[in-house]
Amino acid sequence: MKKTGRPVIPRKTIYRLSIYLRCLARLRENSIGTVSSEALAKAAGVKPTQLRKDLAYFGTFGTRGLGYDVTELSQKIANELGTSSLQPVILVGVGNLGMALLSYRGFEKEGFEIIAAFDAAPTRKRDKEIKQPILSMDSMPAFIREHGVKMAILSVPAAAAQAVSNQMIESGVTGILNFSPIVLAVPEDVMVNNVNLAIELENLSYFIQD
Amino acid sequence: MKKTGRPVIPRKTIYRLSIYLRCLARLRENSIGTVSSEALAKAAGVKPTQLRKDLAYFGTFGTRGLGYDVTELSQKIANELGTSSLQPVILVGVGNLGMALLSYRGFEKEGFEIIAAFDAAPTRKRDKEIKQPILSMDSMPAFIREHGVKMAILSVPAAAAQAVSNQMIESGVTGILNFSPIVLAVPEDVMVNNVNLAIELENLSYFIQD
DNA sequence: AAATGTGAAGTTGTTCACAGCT
DNA sequence: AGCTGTGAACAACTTCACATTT
Repeated sequence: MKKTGRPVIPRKTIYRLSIYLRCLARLRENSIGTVSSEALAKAAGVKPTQLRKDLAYFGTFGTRGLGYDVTELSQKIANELGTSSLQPVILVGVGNLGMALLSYRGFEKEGFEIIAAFDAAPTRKRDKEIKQPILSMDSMPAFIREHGVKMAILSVPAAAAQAVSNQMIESGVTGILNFSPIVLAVPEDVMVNNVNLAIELENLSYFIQD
Repeated sequence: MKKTGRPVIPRKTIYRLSIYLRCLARLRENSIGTVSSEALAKAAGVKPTQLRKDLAYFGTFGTRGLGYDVTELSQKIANELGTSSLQPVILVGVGNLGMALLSYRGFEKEGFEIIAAFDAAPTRKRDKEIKQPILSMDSMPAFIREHGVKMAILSVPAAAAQAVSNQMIESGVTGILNFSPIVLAVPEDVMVNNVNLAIELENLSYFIQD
């Protein structure tokens, strides 16, 4: 599972592999055992050739004339994505969005568990019960180290984002899912995925002009 | 403001324009009047040449030897993105995530207002007070037509997503910000932006393997 | 016959290098 | 002198066409 030595798979391909995995899961639920690249591609919203090229980056799993075994392909993709091993995740910044993400069921379904949350005001009254503990920011570095946390969801206000990010990285985090609307400056061995909801809407508004 | 007749600007450029706009806003807050492509690019996390190429798609705004006027460039970009006119938005699916999005301040700050929410169980007890009305699904089509709504945020469960999407489109929606984890089938004049939080995490977990 | 796997062609997006203003 | 604007080179990604396998 080392990055080193294996062919570099484009980011976009990795992203689509996740989509394929979800489509395959639905096929399995419907007890469908085999699928062609054409059918799977259609479900995933891509062209059949692209699906095949994506898979070709890390192996050949199909049977010519027949298609792909749904279960086998699921496993191969999951294995490639490294999702097979459950990753512990922390969430920092328990505001509106942070609360919602804590109660969002979509993560655990995919093998991620948010094991703890951190906030500058951990005891502040919140509208909702959640199962994860909300801890103080002071305790974050030790927690990250003790639990070997590599991934964090960052949902603090813009003004705090860079400082919190620095602190997390120093303690051992190497992957950040960043919901704050600023571009984080990080060392190059740290990966940041930005999710900016306002930009997504703005983007949409541009393309619907007719 | 017609799409027709103006040079096609790549999606990625449009996305980056939104980022530039936010960086410029911060510069303005700090009373900085002029900025070079190098400085702005750094703030936005891109290369200076890319910034200049992005701007070149719709005009030339800089002064050689000096840089860009912060206020002027902000206006030009905002104008190009069409954000100058406030867009009414509806949200469909008031679960955990939907609730959070309704209370999320980031949208209105950027000129979007969620004017109403719709849910299959509009009167279900919710933990939190929100200012938008939660209406029944039945009333959605008429509401869309009456208010000329073009953009919708879709946060219903996967099983309902396609059906709800069809209904919205039929009533006049042409842009969907889709949080449900399926690929929507839509006519080609309808724009869909997908935000899949589980995929973002999965993607991150892939790239942090070392 | 049906569907995969893949080299080659095509397309799109990024970076370079430098000419041209101020 | 400094910094933008842009054609040309480059790199990345997508699609095509078809040989290959079951």
